[in-house]
Amino acid sequence: MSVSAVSYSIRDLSRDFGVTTRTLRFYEEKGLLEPQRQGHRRLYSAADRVRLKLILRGKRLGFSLDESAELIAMYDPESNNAAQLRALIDKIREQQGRVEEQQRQVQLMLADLQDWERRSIQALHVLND
Amino acid sequence: MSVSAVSYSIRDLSRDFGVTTRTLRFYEEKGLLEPQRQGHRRLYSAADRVRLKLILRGKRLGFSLDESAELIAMYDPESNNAAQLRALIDKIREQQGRVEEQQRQVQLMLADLQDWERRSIQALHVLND
DNA sequence: ATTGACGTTTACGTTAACGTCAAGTAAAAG
DNA sequence: CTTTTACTTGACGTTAACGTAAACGTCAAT
Repeated sequence: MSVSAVSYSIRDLSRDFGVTTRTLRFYEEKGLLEPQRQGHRRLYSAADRVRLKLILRGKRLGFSLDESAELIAMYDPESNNAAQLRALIDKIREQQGRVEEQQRQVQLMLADLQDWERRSIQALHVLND
Repeated sequence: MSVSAVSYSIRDLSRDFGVTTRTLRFYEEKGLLEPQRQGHRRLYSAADRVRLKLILRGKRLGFSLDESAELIAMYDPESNNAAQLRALIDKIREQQGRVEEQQRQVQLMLADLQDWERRSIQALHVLND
């Protein structure tokens, strides 16, 4: 069984995911990634790519890096831990709540403004009569 | 005609809006508020309260302070400027788009996880058979 | 042997949105 | 007149998420 051992340079990851190398090293500092080394160079595995994908997904969800780190820890596909999975789902649900609240606020604001606009136009008509 | 001239101390505002006095002074530094002075003390007017309300609303919508400043400038109820109002509405619509995108991402993630959970439970059942 | 491409570490810089003192002023209360 | 209370202006500190630059290592190609 030959382990195919695909690995990627820091520049590969940088290119493939649209992040700077600085960012990758920074994520490593924060413990979000820990690629192997070949000499002093970083070698990223497929698993590392998955982790990076999760980090970036976390960001898109509006989580901080620290939060993402937490989430990824729970996501661990090895330990088939049901409780952990529920906890993870709960975290995301909380975030969902926050995002929904923002959306409500935005819609309220929009409604207000459009109402205002409508009235402004009315006012103009009155002036033109 | 006696102008009622209601005014509030920095602590009043702080209390009424649940922000620190430091925050109020900071907003002033950034040009978001400019209360009058009575000697060296700040005196906030009703108009200032409105501005503060708008700033905080902006934050709830997910805008930065600089963005809020922009928005408030457009909001100016004096100049009954239709174009400006449209511009403001557009800005909010953009934000709406961003928030909606986040919501999509969150829902995708939730769907994924719940699917995963469902399959995990299935797997457990298989083990128990 | 030198150049160039790619990578490394170390470390200071940056923006946002305040927090946290320190030191001083002004006016009211005792 | 002294203390208290409320407020003022600096000014440095903090967190997040990197940017930016300096100085150095390595390996292949010329």
